[in-house]
Amino acid sequence: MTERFEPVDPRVRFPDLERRILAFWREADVFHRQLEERRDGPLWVFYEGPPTANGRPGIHHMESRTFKDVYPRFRAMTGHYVPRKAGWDCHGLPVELEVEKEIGTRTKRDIEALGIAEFNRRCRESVTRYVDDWERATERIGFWIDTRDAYWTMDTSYIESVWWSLKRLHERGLLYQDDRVTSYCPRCGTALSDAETALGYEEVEDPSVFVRFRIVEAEDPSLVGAALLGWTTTPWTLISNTGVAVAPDATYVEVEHEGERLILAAALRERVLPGSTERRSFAGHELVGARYEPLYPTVEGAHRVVAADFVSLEDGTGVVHMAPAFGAEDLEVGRREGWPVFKPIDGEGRFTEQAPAFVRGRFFKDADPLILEDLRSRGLLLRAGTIRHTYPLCWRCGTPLIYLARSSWYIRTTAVKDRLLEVNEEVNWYPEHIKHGRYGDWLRNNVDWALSRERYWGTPLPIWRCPRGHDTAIGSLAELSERAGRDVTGIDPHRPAIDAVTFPCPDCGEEARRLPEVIDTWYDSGAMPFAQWGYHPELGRGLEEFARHFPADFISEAIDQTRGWFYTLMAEAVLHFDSTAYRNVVCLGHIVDAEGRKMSKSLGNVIDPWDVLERQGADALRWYLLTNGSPWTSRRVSMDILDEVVRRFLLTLWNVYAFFVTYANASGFDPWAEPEIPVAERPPLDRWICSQLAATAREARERLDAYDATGAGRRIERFLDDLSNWYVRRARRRFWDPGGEGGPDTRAAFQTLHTCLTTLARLLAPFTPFVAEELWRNLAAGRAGAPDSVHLADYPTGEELPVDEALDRAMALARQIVELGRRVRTEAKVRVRQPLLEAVVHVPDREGIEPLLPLVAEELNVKRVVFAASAEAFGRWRAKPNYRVLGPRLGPAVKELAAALAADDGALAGALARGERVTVDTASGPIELGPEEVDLAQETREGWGVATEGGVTVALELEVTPELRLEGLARELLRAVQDARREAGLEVSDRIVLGVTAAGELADALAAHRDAIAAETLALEVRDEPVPDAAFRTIAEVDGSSVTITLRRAEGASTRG
RNA sequence: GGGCCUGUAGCUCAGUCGGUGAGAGCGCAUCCCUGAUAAGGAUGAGGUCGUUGGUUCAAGUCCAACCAGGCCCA
Repeated sequence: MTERFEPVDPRVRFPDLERRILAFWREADVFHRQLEERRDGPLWVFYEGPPTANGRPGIHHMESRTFKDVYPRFRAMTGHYVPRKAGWDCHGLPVELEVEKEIGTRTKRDIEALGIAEFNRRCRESVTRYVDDWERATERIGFWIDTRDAYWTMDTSYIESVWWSLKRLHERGLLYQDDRVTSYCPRCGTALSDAETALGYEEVEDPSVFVRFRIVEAEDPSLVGAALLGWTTTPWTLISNTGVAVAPDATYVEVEHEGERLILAAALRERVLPGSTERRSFAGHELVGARYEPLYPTVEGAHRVVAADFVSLEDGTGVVHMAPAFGAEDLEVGRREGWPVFKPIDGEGRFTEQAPAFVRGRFFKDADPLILEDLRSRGLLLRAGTIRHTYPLCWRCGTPLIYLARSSWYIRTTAVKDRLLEVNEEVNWYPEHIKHGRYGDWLRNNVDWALSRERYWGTPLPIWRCPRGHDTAIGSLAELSERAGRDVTGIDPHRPAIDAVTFPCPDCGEEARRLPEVIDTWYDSGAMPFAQWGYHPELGRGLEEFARHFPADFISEAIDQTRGWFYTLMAEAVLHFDSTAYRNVVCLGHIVDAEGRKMSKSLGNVIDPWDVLERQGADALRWYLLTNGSPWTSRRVSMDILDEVVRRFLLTLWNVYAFFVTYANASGFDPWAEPEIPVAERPPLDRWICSQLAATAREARERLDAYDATGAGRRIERFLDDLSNWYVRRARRRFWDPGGEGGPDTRAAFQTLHTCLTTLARLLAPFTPFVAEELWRNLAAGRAGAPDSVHLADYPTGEELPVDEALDRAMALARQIVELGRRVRTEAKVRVRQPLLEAVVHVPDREGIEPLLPLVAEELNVKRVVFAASAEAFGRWRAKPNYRVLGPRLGPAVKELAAALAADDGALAGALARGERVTVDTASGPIELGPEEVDLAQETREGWGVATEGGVTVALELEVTPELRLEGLARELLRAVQDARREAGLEVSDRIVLGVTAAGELADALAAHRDAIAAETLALEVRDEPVPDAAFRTIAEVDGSSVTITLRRAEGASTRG
């Protein structure tokens, strides 16, 4: 007899298994064959959000890579063509910082001293190095993506694509230069991105300063001589005070305070000036236009009161000091009012020559005390204290950031804001609340995109400017060559090479040089839908590829990408193509440690994905991430929890698989050589598990279609539990066919379990691609036309097998009966090995249950299961209102009915249980009830061989007759012998010669059941005395007596021959 | 300070349309079963369903406020 299946090691090591599967995928080129085979299927487009190739991948990257893998795999198995082009985000400040750390530079001057060429060479090298790490981790986690065909945002064709798009924006007036306020680190000499600024918020102590703005001219002359009370936490900006703002609709008061007249918001008077006397009040807009005495004569400007809607009445005085160079809102108001932007601070945070002499050369923060002293001496300072609040510090060096106006390039995204909102409506967000919540809010508050960065390693801003200020946007190296009059198509488009290319300005003929800025790296990644193909209409490149693959059907990233990639992708798609870039987006939560804390290097709680991959394996990690908790909430990951996944899920699966292979080989089962028994002709247990399998497949498909891998996975897990703990448990004996005669019952069992396992392999393939492949390779691949990889197979539809809901219900009831019966045995302390005569059951509905009674009898080890003639025998009935039905009908009276039924002596409930209608007297009158309007349950006394739950009651006949007693003892003996066989290290199919030396009742039991014991233990003979030349001998404790068991393997008598 | 998410057993998490004894797994205790055995099963202990108020005949579930944690933004 041949072994049809590779023997399975029950002591599997999943990481080893996964490495074998990886080798197979590589050698057999399975991924590319999957692409090839599905090429004619409907196209399903996935976009890879390029990871920043900066730093090694962490466990959170494994999460997004898992989700990016599961849906494309599923789609490929449902017949779609799912190209998966990898990508790498190569540019940006993170890369620069990594390199700066390496070579020890701290400032831009250091970098320029080193040379931009050398610096960028190192950046490029760093990217290349990390991409290697990423590729290894990507393969190991089983993320199928085409890294051979990856796009790199630093490639010339990619950059040219980006240039094309920026040139178009420039032509359309959507790319412009402007002064804006940004956060800036005076120590590092660079502006910071919003994301970087957000990293550095800390609670700090700052000055809290109240100053007087003395009114010198106003429409209402009575205001002259009073002072507006202003408040600030940044005294150094007072040097640049250009105006003050008030809330036009708020109420302001003039108060008498220590002999002077001060004006502030009414709502803040008590807090700021407790005990002051209110002289009069007016609306904020009545103050507008009033002119005050400038704090410092160095500032030119109106020094007038203006109205602004951002003025807060939460803190301060309601009179806001404004310095357009140092605040976004200040600048905005200043523009409107035509104020100058007075910026007496240099790039290193020091006051310049423009500032008053007493602060010149001072670091801005250090000037605070001097300024306060100056104002005090001139009687302009009312009060100076401190306040604790959050303020951004540079996340690199801890220096307080300055908000200051700088010249930057912007994309006018506000021009397409309405389209963005419209397009967002076409996108399915998972979870749904992001669409109108976090993301929708972001779009509604859209501001123009600050595009330029005064840095080195990035896509150069393709704008050339001549001394007369004429700007020319360039869309490609070819175009640049034409302008420059020499071929530069072969140069590196990065700095500094690109900076060296100049050309005569097309407007005036003077020399145009490239502006020094590079662009925000987020623009690079948002450009991937077109730039990954090198899309360039002017060069006629990538047109067809782009058109085919736009927009994407599916993308997935962590939630922090709402303002990142999710936005840049959509913004660029709308700007350039008036379309969304994606139709479905799955937003993932973050990974935290076992204590719920964020993983960070400083806390030392970072889990290295390689530790997990080496210990529990990729399948365990994937399964955990896909099925545990909700993908969009933050989730805890720890080694312990992954160990549990291995035990609970993977090992359960493996046990069922190993069980099947062991017995299939032992009995020579060959699913391809024998006719299939129609499911309808198989035993009910088989029909039931097939029905469960079909229902599972249908639900899994439905859920995966709806991007709910978690729901799908949980359904599959429940099926596995049913398969392992009910189907295999109950059908186990049917697989015991050492002779290989293969009766229909045995063959049905093998066929059923084989179908379950091969279907399960396909159901699991997108989730746990490795172990699914292992099962498939051994159980199906290459037979009967099955593909050699599960990933080339079709995803089950659930239509192949019948769903039998009546049988499902009946089986659920049977399992409930078993559970109740086991409870009775436990309470009565009668072990399951002791056979009992009879179980008496009462169920509300007998339909379909009869054929399952043999299963129940076997599991409960009773001779027969019978239905009770009358349920009253077990105890009295209790009825409770069915609130769902009666609540709406009766309203408040339902409570009185409940009380009346609770007081029932069983007569009413008993009548209802017999299906009769009754009339119940309640405090508010008689109520007529039908049986369908109540929930019935029985009340039974515990400890009397009866258990009940819902309407189901099970009683066991607990009397043990002498005959049953012997049978029970025989089973004890049997178990002892089986233990001995195992201890002796025999194969399941080895035949033996057995000796059992027992006395008293045990000897009687042996005598009465000798044949059965012999058959079960594969004993050719069973002796009453020790076997001569016994290979194994043990003394077992059976029912309180000692039994000597001896055995040896019968020569040449293995059933497998 | 603003927006969003989360809060259910010691731990990790389910809980559908509001329907009334609140569930699973792990851990713990007791017991059982056993040729799937480095598995499996049963029973038990363990819950102010974050807090308070409201809507309702009925709230873990809906509404409001608050508290705690997280994320994003300032």
